[in-house]
Amino acid sequence: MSKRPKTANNTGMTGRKRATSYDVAKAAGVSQSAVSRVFQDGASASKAMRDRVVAAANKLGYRPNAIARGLITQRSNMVAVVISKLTNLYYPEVLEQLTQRFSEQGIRVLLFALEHEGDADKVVDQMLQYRVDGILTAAMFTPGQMKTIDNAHIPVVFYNRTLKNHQVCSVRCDQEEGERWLVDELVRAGHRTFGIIEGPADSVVASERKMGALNELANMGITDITIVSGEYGYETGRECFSRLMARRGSAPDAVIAASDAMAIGCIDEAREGYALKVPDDISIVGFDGVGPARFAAYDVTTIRQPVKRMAQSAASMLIERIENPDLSPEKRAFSGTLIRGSSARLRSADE
Amino acid sequence: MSKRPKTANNTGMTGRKRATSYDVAKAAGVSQSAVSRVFQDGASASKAMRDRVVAAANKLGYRPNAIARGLITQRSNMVAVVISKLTNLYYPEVLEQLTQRFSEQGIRVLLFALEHEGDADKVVDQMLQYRVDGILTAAMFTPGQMKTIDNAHIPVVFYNRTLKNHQVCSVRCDQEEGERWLVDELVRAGHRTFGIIEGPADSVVASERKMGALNELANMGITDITIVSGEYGYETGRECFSRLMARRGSAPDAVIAASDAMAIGCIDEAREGYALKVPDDISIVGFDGVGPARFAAYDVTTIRQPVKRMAQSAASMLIERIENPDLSPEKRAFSGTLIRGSSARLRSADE
DNA sequence: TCCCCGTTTGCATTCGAATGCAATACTGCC
DNA sequence: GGCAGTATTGCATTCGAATGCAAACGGGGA
Repeated sequence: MSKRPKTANNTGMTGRKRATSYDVAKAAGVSQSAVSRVFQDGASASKAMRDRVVAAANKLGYRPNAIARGLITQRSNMVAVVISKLTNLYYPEVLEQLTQRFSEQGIRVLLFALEHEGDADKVVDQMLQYRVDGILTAAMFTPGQMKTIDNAHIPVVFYNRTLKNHQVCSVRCDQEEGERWLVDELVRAGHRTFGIIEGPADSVVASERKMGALNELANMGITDITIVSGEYGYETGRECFSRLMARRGSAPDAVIAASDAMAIGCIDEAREGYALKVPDDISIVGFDGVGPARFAAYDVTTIRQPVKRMAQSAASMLIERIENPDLSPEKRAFSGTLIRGSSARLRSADE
Repeated sequence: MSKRPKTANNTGMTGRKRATSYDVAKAAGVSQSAVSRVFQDGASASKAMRDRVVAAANKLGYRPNAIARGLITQRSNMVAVVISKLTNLYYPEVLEQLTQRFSEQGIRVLLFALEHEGDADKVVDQMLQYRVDGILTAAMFTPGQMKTIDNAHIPVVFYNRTLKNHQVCSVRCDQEEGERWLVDELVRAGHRTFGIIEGPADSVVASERKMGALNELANMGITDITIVSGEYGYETGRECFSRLMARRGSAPDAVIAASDAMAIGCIDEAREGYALKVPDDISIVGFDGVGPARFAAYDVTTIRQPVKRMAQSAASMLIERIENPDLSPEKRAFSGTLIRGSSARLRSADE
């Protein structure tokens, strides 16, 4: 026979331990199940019961224990959000949108920030230990990691990434399309020689962007192309630009940078290091459409990702999968929009 | 007598449910307690036992259930991190540092992003439901909210904020000192008329900065001061600057903006809207020392907060309080460092 | 060989809420 | 008043791991 001694709050005021549903039940003179039901949505409870319980609960400062609830319901109501390099100018907006969407749905966000995209191993372990209901990741997982996650039947949505040889959910901005668009516009406006500032090697997004640009340049018959590579970020942008100049000897007509931050770095280096006028002497374009790209001193021509819609979409895609685990994988691709800043000479939209 | 039927994984391979310590115990032919102990740090277990259990666990893909563990140990190993306005250029760095410190200590971060500093009510409720071990907040709590949290005996550390009439832990950068420093330097360099661009009314930090600047200006006998107020952020910075100009009729010698983003806005507006040369015609200073403040086109003179040390300090302060709840409240204040950018005419450091 | 003491191990209970089932309370209706 | 039918309520069990206690084990010394 299981007895429940339940020392509980002697005084009901200064108790060192937090009130449980049993304490509330005792205080209200009802059963624990009743308390439980009052604090659920669809459960049946008379108004009288509800009032008594709520009154007792308030007096005791009772709050249902989400941990205990999670144990019995097999639902933690938490999702893991994995992000690499938070200081990247782009991610904060994504993260903000995601947490907002999730919390609207009563879902909490367990945040995992990776220093590099590769550090996911320990993180995967943690996510599984905490029995998150789903995973939304803006970092890559290895096939081994995916297998682990699949075995645990946890739905995953990739943000701006996807996994070859593995059917997964993803929401992304079409990077290649965006780069094609930029290239088309640049070529149409007469640019013939190009520099490409490539992003970090471990970033899928970076390589998609590079390939998008290169393919389209090839299509257009452009052959004078110089590629230099670095990390995302302002400082590397500057450094890459000077490497580019060193490599070529003279400035190309246009530079395609892998991110806005790098584009801004290029602009500064072009102006300060090489006395080039942007866009008169050289056009520089970026990607993302982050806030600082709109600073007047740069006004970067770029592809703006529809972050809000993407995040919204990713969140609901994940929530759907949590509610119905048998939904088949789905990939959604969004198109970016071209922002005609003054960092590049383009023909106006209606020409 | 409590029996444990434990249907568990029939096959051990394709089981729909995740393996538990009982499954591992059965597979290894040992007791559940043994499994539990193998997966703990200080617990006693022979090497033979350890090997058998680990082998079985690996075969079954077992991972301890952190939820169940939290229930029995009364420790969730999660802390709540509350941040308002993630898209503020300043917070991502803080958040990154915090998550890093916490995860080094085996603590997970439950993220709560507020749209406005006032939205904390629901958030407090959630934090308590999830039984977080501690709270680190970069948003204000009302006295009522603090009372709720105190009753639950959850340690709280405020980041760049503090609560009057309430002894709390906090880590902050001395905003007033920083502003005094800026003012001193500006006055010493001959600036006599000032504009102050104030931050949002609901931000404690903003008002500390304003008061710091005003007090020191008064000390120095400066009386020609115009104050305009807005939100943090680039766009408001621009807009505030033109309001400032409209209000005064002519440009002040110097503008003190409540944040770097606003300072950058002011610089752009001064240049574009009023053809002013920065810093020749007007000096503009900011606060924070965020990344974009170092972009060459702005090179903002500002106070850089030692974010890394502050975050580190805040995290360990919270961890200490979690481990020893009886530690008395403590406030730590860090000094910022002056960054002599080219957005303001200052006398050089050694003059 | 026997005994003592320190390790390992297992047993049984515990954490706090949810829930299937059975018991009870209400409702309306004849 | 009596009865069927529904809405509430309570009982007992469950989720998965941790842990105090006692039993079993192992090694060393006499």
